[in-house]
Amino acid sequence: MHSLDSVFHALSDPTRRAILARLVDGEATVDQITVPFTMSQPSISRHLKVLEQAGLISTRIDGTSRPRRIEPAAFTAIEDWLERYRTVWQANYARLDSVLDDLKQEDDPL
Amino acid sequence: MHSLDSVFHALSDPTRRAILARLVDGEATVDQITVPFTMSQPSISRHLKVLEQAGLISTRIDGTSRPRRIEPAAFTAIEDWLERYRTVWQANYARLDSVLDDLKQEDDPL
DNA sequence: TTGCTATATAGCAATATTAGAATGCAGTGG
DNA sequence: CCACTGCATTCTAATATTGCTATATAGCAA
Repeated sequence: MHSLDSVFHALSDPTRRAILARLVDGEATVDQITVPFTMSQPSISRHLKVLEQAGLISTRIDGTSRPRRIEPAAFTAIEDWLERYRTVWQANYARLDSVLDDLKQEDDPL
Repeated sequence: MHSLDSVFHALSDPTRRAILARLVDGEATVDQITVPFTMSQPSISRHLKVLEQAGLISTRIDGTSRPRRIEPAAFTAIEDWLERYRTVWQANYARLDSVLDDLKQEDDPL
């Protein structure tokens, strides 16, 4: 379904990230989302489609309106991916520590 | 600087994510990175350039070789961005709880 | 039905991305 | 200096993305 490819691609656009930021405050329809943007409604619609296909948002149909909301699962997928790299920068800090230790030994040799 | 635009765009390509996964094991040169891929060295070079411009990796020059390594800062930038949405899905769970509470009250009214 | 509102889709032009092949270039060893 | 190695850059073609305008569709209300 929503691959990391599509998730990251969806997030690479500032308009789409702004849409997500808007949806933090709760559901919103295309028209509501469009207001603050200097962009046409059809363009916002397509951005929403990209976000939805990435699994970052979902649509609820309510009569003629289609409120969008944030879909947490995609975000946790990113977290899971990031998790692998957390060890890397923790290892980096460890390496930094040992470098500092080495410097200390140079400054203050036995 | 490395914008979220460029960071997320860099991550949207599976080859580039695979390169990052490779670099978890430590520094590697273009040739070393190229080996497992069915892709030309120039293509890998350009992927590395994209990763570097996004701030996800950095290059160290050692004679004629240029070992790349993971740069943690860009990853923490993603974490910081994600942070805002953590509240959303925690809030979501909270909302789910209250819905469940409501259902409970319906099932078992005072 | 008629018309209004909310939203999606199609068509088009501009721009960006990506790949391979060919080429350039800098550093190293003889 | 010359050749070789490691890597980057240029060129070109294929494909994708993005924006707009215009148009279609679907629900609702009179």
